[in-house]
Amino acid sequence: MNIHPFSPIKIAIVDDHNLFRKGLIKLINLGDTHRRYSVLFEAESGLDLKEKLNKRTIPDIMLMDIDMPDMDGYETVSWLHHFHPGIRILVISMFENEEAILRMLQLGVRGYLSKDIEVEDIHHALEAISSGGYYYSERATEVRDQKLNNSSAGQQAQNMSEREREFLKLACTDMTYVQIADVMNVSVKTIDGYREALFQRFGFKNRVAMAMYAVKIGIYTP
Amino acid sequence: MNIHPFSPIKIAIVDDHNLFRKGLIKLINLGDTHRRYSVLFEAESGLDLKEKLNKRTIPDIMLMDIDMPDMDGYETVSWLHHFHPGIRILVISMFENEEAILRMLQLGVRGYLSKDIEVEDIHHALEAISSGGYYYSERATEVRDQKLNNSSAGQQAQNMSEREREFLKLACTDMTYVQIADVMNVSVKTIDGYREALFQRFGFKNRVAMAMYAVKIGIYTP
DNA sequence: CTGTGACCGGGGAAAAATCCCCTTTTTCCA
DNA sequence: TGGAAAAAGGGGATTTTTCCCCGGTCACAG
Repeated sequence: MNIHPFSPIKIAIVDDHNLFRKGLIKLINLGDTHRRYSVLFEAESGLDLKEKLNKRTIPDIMLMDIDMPDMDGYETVSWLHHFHPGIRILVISMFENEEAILRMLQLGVRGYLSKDIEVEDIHHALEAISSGGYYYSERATEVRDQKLNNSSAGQQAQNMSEREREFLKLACTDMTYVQIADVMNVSVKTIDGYREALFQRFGFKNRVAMAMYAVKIGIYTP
Repeated sequence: MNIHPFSPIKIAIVDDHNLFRKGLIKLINLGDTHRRYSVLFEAESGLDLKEKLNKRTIPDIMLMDIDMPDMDGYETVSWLHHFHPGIRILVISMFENEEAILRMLQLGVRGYLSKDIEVEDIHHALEAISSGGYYYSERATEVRDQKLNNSSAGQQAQNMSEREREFLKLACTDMTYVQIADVMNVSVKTIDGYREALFQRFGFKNRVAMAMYAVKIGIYTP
């Protein structure tokens, strides 16, 4: 059953919280009696990872958080796919919302797990991924399927344009729309257009609700 | 050096994330060669803890998160002080802001650590607390000292009244101030008073900034 | 070529939020 | 128990947000 009886699967962890990293290592080692997995190193952010990848063995699987300082999970995944396409990525995140899950799936990660995982979950995921497969949590599968079902239907796509994302970030600050328009170099009316589009698409009733959503999906960190 | 060579110090953990709990257990066991500590049980929230305390051995030290469903850290600490005054509490939280730290210190917890802890931190804290002392992280010490220095000075107290806290929570939703006034059973003008007071005290420029602060200090979770 | 959809922009009005100055009620402690 | 302070409420003006309806440009498919 074991594919690599003598060479363990090399794992690296990218997460800004020490406690999570240690927890993950513990979960990985628990029940891994055959020493099938070996955690090579840990990094605190995408930037940290970039440095560490240069002077260390390249891992097979990367466990990746989303919300991190310096360089977040999305950026890091994009970068890895470009410069280290061989590394398979398993996302482990607090975020269980559509936006985050879809973005990561679209980036082509091999798995998506919530941070509320049990020992079995992480082992199933690592097994699946190391043997060339995929492993999504229930919630991620649900989001993906729901998306597949009504991609052509009259469902509003959650997809945000780059400009809308930028606006959403700024709408979380104490700037007025006039100031935001100035920063983004568009008319206030265009800003109002972004706002209206997001309100419609997500059903927000006011700016506060919109800002809260931005926080929830990790676009803005207070 | 060891105070209880034969009876280990009994610990319980209250945190809504499995990964954190496992990470904590790992950190506690790492280097604990003399089996000085024994983790009795884990709970996912204050409510869960209340149930589990009834049918289990009472722990000596409780490791406590702040942001949890059902019953958050503040409530849980108050409850514990009332019904189990013998249990010493060590807070381990993501929040490093004044508000959270001060509230917990005022509630009389024995220690405050960030979630970015190393093995030594948790062991030092557990040692200090089990021998009757206190252990605060650098940040918590800093906040406490700063507070002591200018408690009588012209510094605006961060302290929020219960009503203000309630208002702040509701201001994070999509309710208008009229609706909030209705829910809180006061006049809109009173609500405007709460808002103005908070704006002045914390320097907010608009409702979004205020809501973001509420999220940062854990009063509201999006 | 024409239609369709997206993106950008505008006018104008209603609703909500913000600000400033003021009165009444309640609390509480010296 | 008198008086100060805090909490609650108010009038009214300005700014910002929100809404609705409109026109132009540009790319791209039919």
